[in-house]
Amino acid sequence: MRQILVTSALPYANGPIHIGHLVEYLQTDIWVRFQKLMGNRCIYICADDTHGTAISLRAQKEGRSEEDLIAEMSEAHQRDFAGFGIEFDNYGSTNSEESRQFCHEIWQSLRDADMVVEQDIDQLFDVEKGVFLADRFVRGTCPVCGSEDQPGDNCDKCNATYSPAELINPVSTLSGSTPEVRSAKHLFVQIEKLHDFLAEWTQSGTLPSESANYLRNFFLNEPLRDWDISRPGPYFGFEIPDSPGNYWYVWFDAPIGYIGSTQQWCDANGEKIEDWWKSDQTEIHHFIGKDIQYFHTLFWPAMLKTAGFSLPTKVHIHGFLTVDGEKMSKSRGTFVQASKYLEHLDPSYLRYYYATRLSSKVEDLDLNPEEFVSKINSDLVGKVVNLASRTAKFIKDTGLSAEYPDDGGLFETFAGRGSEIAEAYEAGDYSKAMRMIMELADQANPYVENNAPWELRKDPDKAQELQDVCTVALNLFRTLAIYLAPVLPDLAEKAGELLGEDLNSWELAGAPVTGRPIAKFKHMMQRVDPKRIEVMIEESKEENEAEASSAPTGDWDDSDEAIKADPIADEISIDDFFKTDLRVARIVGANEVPEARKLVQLTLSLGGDETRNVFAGIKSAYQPEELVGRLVVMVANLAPRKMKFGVSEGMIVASGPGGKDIFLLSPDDGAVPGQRVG
RNA sequence: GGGGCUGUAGCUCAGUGGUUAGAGCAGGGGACUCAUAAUCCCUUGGUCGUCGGUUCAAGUCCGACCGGCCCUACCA
Repeated sequence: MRQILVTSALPYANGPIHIGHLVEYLQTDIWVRFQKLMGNRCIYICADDTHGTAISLRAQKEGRSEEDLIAEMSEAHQRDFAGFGIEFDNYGSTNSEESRQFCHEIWQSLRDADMVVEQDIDQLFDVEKGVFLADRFVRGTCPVCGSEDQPGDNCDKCNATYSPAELINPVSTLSGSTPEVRSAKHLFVQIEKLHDFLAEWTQSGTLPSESANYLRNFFLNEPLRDWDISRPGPYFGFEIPDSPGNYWYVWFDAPIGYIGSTQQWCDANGEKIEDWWKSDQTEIHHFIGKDIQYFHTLFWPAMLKTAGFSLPTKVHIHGFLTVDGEKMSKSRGTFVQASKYLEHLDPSYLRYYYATRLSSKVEDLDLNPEEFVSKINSDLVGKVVNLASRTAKFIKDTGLSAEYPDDGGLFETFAGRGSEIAEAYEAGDYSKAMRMIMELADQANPYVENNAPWELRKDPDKAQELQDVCTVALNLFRTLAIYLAPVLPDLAEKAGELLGEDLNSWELAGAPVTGRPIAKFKHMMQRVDPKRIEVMIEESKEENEAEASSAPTGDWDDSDEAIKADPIADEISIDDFFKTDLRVARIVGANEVPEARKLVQLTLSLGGDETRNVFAGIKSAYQPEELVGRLVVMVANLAPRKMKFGVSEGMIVASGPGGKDIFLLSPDDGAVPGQRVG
């Protein structure tokens, strides 16, 4: 019997669980249920990730304490998880005494190993809010190319990288005020000291090969940078014991939450933490998304190694969820919260659908509504459940035959696939497992068809034959239900009720059951009504719109999101404004720039022979052919800029955050090229 | 620019170098009526992205190119 500790990444206490999160928790839950079904000793550990600036900001905005916020979030998260049948053995919090203790222990080990160094860092400080600003909370003018309103760490326009302190006219996105540069002491962990160890460990089969390659090519080919793991207060988190006023960065204590949460489970179950985190006998499996791989594959093993904890046996890494081939989107309504899903649809559907899409590869997973409906309705209802529903009632009075009848080797075929299916589950190749199970299911209905129990029951002399046929069909169904049990615990339970047993072990699939009563058949799964999906998406959309327009003005209900994200710049004079020569221009030519990801090459006419060559970063939103002929507004006197593909002689004016959401400005009818805008 | 993944039927995908490349769904035709308008049978449909190479044999291995996705950046 293996002893296995399993974790999913800790969900951040900053927001509710949505269907994107569920990919990971369902993937993990299926794996854990599978291990338990195999008879292994397996515990599933998780917790809320509760520290960091974002939590403080939200608590502040809602006018309550951080503790209050995270308590409510934890409850909501656990309710959502439970709704999807995700069963944790312990669900803790990084803001727990247990977690704090392990933070101290691991920290002391890093100190003892002489891996901690101090360095003063110039960081922007929001005087109004009284906090240091993380890169993403600062925007300003790029110090290299002068583009305005750029993120705090790099420029979207010229790709330069810099520190937020180098920005010209920096603005805090929290308060809109101008932050000042302050120097603060930060603590760094020198993981480079474990370079050799990490180079070996990451390539030793613990990670999917794509991730191992990624780390090798991207991080381990050069000295690893020191990891900044402290933040000056105020910060919602744990204060560093030997560095008063400094707090551990949320990514230091988040993974330690795994251990803290395990400690809680140990306390509740009379177990020792050493047997789970410091034992060769225990496997540790982390399930995470590809976005957080380097925390789990570089820093985390470095911490564990230094502090003498077990290293992860395997890190299972999944991709992101897309809906209908596109990123989840609030405005399209595809950003569906777990609780919203549960209002409309059966969690089993999503469990099965994700299972058919998950493999051991790090790849994105698409939720396609039509595919979703068809998989549930034809695979689960049409093939699997149908087996029971079309035969159970014929033998509700007689029960199963006393002896398992000759079925032409069908049951043996079913039982024979068990180990192969189990291997696929073990490897995380759920899509393969589901495929194999459905191949079996495809053989079961023809058996029923060929033996036509509805004909047999018309002839009293064939009562035995009728009972036998149904015995076979129900045993095939039973085996399928066991194979599907990790994915569909609910179905396994209902199948168990029908058959009067607990389908709680994989081994049960190996031998048929006979000579027992059959309960009255009850519906086990409803078909999916596509309309419910539409309604769910529609409601998600509406709720998002309602949320986004929390500060309505007039009758328009426009959201304040945009203005908040990007506050109005410092005041200028009218002369300043007229330095910018805006002109109406007609796009007379538009070409793809195949090598460029964002750019379209435009020829703009200002009337007569006056033309400008402009590269515009609008490829993601506009096709060149749809642009030709239209009028736009351009900055005509911008200094030409040499780009890789040629010289750009101006800019066209557009709004929007980027991607598909770029909106060119057009003059009203009557404007002609060359006219000044002002 | 670099790295990774990927390209097989209308769609979603299988396919350890070895017969004539498969499944599910969708489409077409038929059957059945036990079952949640479920099921069963038959059937249409493919230059396996392109071009080279290795091999007795290539969807599969190698190289180049073309396309898609992801990550990342004057750094391999």
